[in-house]
Amino acid sequence: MELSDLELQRVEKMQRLREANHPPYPHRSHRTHTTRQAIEALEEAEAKAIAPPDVIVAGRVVSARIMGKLSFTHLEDATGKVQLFVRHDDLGEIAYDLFRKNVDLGDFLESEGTMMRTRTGEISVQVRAWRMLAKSIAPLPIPKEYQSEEGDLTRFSAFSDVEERYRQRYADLAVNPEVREIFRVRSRMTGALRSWLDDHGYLEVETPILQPVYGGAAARPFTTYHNQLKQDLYLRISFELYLKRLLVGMYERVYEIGRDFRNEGVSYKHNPEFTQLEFYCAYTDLYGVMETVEQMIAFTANKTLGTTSLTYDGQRIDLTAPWQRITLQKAIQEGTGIDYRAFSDADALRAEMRERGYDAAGDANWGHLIDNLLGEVEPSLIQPTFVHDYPVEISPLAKEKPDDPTHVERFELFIGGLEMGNAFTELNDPFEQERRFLQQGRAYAAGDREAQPMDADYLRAMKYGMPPNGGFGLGLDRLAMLFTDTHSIREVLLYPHLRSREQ
RNA sequence: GGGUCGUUAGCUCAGUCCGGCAGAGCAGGGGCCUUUUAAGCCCAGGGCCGCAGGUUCGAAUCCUGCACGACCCA
Repeated sequence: MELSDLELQRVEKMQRLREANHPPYPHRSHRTHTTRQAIEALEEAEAKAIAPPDVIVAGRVVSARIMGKLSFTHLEDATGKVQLFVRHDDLGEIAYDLFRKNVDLGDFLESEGTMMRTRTGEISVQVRAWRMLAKSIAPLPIPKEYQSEEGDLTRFSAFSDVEERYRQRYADLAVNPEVREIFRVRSRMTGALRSWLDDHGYLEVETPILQPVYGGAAARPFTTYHNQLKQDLYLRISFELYLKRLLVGMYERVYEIGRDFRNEGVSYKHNPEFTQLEFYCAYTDLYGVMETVEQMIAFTANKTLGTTSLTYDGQRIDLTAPWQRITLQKAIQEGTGIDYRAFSDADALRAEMRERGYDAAGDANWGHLIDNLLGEVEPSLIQPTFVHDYPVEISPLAKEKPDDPTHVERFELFIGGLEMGNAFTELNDPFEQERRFLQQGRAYAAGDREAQPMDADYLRAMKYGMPPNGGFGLGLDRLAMLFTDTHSIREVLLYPHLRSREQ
């Protein structure tokens, strides 16, 4: 192990501790109270006017004010912090000096003592004995903090280098409590979604991640290979086709929360692997799904944040149902002035877009151009909005509108200027589904690398009969961004993908 | 893929325009310090200036390439 000068100094301290019969990495802690419990125990004793409690607290040293015969440090654990009041006269010469000279910021310690208040009133542990629990060798970038009279917390030189925070997420979490909070919110959010679905008759299932045929979304997959079976496999780009097969199998409501993998660019809203929630519900349609989604997300916001009203990027967002509904045609027309329906082939639409000053790649097909136009509108869709009625060409798994076979019953959900989800009245006519796959095959042959391959087994399932149903997919990373008011998907991924860096 | 910006001590950053001994605060080390809380005071340390080339008497600084990242665009 290569050690820096600062690390070597800590190794020396570790050795001094070992020699003084203070093992630097003992097997067990004897904690009796979390820091919060210790503080509450003193408050309770004071209220009852009884003797202050004895405690053993354990945690990480996050501040130290070391003096000649009396020192103060703060110990942090998952519940908060408590100050240690470490006095020469309470510990004796040897233990006090050992503490003073060999304890560093970042060390895990436990301290045994009696709860007290200092002269300034801060609840503290008056330490009688202390033990190292784990010596910290690498110096953690623990910032100094200053709390004003009003309680505002100022942190100085906090660990903030974005790249290093992601590459060393453990250090980021260790020193930035607000980062820890992001993932607590995310966990509550996922739990709330799951509990809502469980309470509404949905069965949680798990479907293959390694798939011989990928599908269910417009995206390029990652490919891999099974050595023994000598078989190419794809990492899934969606759960859709496997979940809908389960409706053939007589489950009426199913959902899955898991990872999708898409071989595309990374951006503030794209990571190569990301977490998706998909559910499918028999005997409902797109409009039923809209109501379900409104309820589910409002419930989740309440459960996670205690409110359906939140701030994202400085804007108030109200998740109370019902949400706005607007057709794709109208949304694009209002946002860009272009009625895409008036331009029925790629060349005509491209010409109109360029006429109005929008970029339109020469090799983009009609569907991609419409995606580009929607991309222009997306940032303005702040309040929750269902954009519905999509062209059939870009929706090969959705059922056409009864009065307009050029369009399908599909919505995309936008909140806070981010695309959150995608839903259809699911296509369940195997003959029509086959035609759509064939059309996708022609698109692929014409150069659309995101077109979906034929899935013969899926068609076979559908031939047995699939009940009419509505389905929905929700990007949980983006919902977590919304709930935590963060503006990069990497802030809500514990380990976002970063390019490798040679050592 | 393109553009702009960034990479200097463990952390946060000056210094780069206009080339001339590598800087600060915090952290760390030694000393003083029995109610501190960005503790204080004194002293002495700490660098592959992202990497590789080039220009120059001389490069953290100018030029080229590369790596990684951020933001914007596709």
